[in-house]
Amino acid sequence: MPELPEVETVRRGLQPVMEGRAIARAEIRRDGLRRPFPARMAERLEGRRVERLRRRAKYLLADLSSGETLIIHLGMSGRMLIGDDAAGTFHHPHGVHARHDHVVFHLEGGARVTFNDARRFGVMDLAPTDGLEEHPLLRDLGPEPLGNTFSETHLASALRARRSPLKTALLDQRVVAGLGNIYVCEALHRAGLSPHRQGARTAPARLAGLVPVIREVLNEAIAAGGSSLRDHRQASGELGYFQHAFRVYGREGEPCLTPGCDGTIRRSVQAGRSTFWCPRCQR
DNA sequence: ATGGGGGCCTGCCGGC
DNA sequence: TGCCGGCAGGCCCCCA
Repeated sequence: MPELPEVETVRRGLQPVMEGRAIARAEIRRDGLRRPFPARMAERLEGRRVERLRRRAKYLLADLSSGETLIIHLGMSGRMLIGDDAAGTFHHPHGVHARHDHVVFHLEGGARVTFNDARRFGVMDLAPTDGLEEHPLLRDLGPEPLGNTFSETHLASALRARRSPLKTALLDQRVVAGLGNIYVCEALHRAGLSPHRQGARTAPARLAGLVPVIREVLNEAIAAGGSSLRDHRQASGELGYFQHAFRVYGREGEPCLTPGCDGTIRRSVQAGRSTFWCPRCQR
């Protein structure tokens, strides 16, 4: 599911429920996901207060009162859903688990947050908050696309040395951290840049134009609660609705929506992933 | 050394 | 109706 806008949407939904509350009990219902859970995960969570719920790229980061941070990645199909132990709200009653509910956080005060992930491509880890940026999962990440350090200068220098096309370069989390298949396709279309163009052979002025476009797409998607194709749910369980604003993603064979363009959206495959683009207005 | 392909999982959809 | 192939918001490892 989740690229930056989906993860940020989930973070915003969880924040009022988790921040300032202790995890009374952590129910770990399997050994791990894409990789094993950290040793003694439940004990290291229980009784700890969540001081702050942050996001870095596609990772949720819960800083705990123990001095450790819980790192969560939602993979392709991960969800974090809010329920309530007393009321037994959300899609199943108290004490009953839906298929693929792998971890349940029971918070002080009765709120419950369930991590559900059908494909189990998600990840959880615990590491000291101090020096967290050196964690192997985080240390190679490029700048936040919505942050100050993401600029045309950065993009130009990151792309200069590589041979790869713009599409695959922007999917590389070391170049910019948080974009995925949907938002790379959408941003390149809005910028009028071909996904097949070599990053190193893109005029600086055109790269410069890409920076605000990436920010614009991400901000619009966050405002819409993310994109729900099949798996993404907000923490409340609601759908996001940015998928209705897609201009290229999933629109193969349909007309290009760029004003004045009479092109047809095409699908091709790059690095094993679908690319949607308009050969007419993306050069 | 970079880039691409395969693998990890399950679910869903369309075609036969 | 049922089965099979293809495809899916990610990422890591391995090989050229």
